[in-house]
Amino acid sequence: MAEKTLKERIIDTALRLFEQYGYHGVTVDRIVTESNASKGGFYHNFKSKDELLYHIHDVFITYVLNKAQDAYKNYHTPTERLCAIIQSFVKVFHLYKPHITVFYQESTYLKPEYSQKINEKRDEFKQVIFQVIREGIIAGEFRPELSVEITGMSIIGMVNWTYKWYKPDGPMTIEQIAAHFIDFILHSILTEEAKQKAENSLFFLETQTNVI
Amino acid sequence: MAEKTLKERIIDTALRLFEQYGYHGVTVDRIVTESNASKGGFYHNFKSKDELLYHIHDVFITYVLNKAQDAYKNYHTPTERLCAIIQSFVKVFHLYKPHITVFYQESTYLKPEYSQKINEKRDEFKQVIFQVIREGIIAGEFRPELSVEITGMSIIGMVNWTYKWYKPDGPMTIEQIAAHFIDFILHSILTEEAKQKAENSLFFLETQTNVI
DNA sequence: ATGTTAAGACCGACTAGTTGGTTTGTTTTA
DNA sequence: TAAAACAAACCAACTAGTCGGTCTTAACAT
Repeated sequence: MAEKTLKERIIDTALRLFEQYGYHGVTVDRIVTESNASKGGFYHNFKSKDELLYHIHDVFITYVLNKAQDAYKNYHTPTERLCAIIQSFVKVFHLYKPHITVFYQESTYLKPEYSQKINEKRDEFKQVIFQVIREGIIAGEFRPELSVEITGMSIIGMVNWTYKWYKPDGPMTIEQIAAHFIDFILHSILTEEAKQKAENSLFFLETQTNVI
Repeated sequence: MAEKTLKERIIDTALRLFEQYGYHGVTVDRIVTESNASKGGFYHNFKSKDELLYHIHDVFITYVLNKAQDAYKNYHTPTERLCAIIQSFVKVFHLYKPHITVFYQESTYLKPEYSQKINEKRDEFKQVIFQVIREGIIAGEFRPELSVEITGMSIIGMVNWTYKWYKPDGPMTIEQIAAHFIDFILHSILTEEAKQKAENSLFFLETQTNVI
């Protein structure tokens, strides 16, 4: 049961190599060699090198989207929802760093058929965040003068960029980083009124690290 | 004088193609064809395809670094300096969008000799931002509980991500986007005291669009 | 139990096409 | 006229993908 299938070995190896050298910096031959597989084994499991790239993209975006949707369902005010989404989003970087690196570096090279599927899920994810911000403004928790799109993209950008500098064994835990982001974002978007309330109720950020 | 040199034509064409198809999605032959040049002309101007990639990287990072250093010199309080740096940084996206896209998508593929040079300037740029934040905290303008590094990377990430969604002919001007970012960031990092002061003095953000 | 057969998993030498870079020759400029 | 700038045919290396074949497993008949 500890035995990994050939397919899993190939994916793990490919992730490691793609993260370091980029999709085009790694040949199928090298993936095959380093995963103790063979050309035949590779093409038995994947239609093409492109399909492997797609698979990596899909695993990641599917996971993130599900987490965001779960967070939306499990909480019931915009502020809590936003915090939960960000927290789960940031935490993904711990488990899926190679996936994410590949996702943001190599998506240019997805074949149209594949990139369309990926983009649909990616847009869905964006919409969840936009929706929460929109609802937060309507509910009076978030500042009304905010632009939903730019605010959303600011948050997404801030968090996504983490993949460029986060080191899993660095000085800060992923939870600490998430807490910083949330602090940063809440200071920006909450109304003065909501900030007062939040000071009393958002202690859950400190204690509840397992949001999902 | 309106005549472009062959070298310029090659760079322009390469930028356009790299932005759309990625470095590995574009062959030297295609660059040569679409810029009305020839293989000979290309290799007369560039040692290799890699050197062209390096050149594109260098033009961008050098420009951004200079702008940041200018902004630092021309202003004298941390808050003003930070605003000026962000404003000039964001504006770069208007002129240099293809450079930036290439910069962040393809830097993996720079040969070690080249990537070292680029990284030096990139680090220098980061240090300017970190320095301003550090000084802002010491001066009492920025909240003392902020982590310099995470705050810095949050800002850099938020701004950099713009290259993924900014459309030069979209509904928002680059100045509006810059103003949003500055608003977002100042709300996060200023102390309550500094916010009071800022409300009176930071009107310069609205009027003074040519910071540099 | 034992032999038979079928199917899926896997192997690795080979190929056809592509691509960065070179070489050789020509034009333009100073 | 010499040197710089450019053109075009050419080449060597590399790489994604193929294809005939082997090994393992399991169902099934005897």
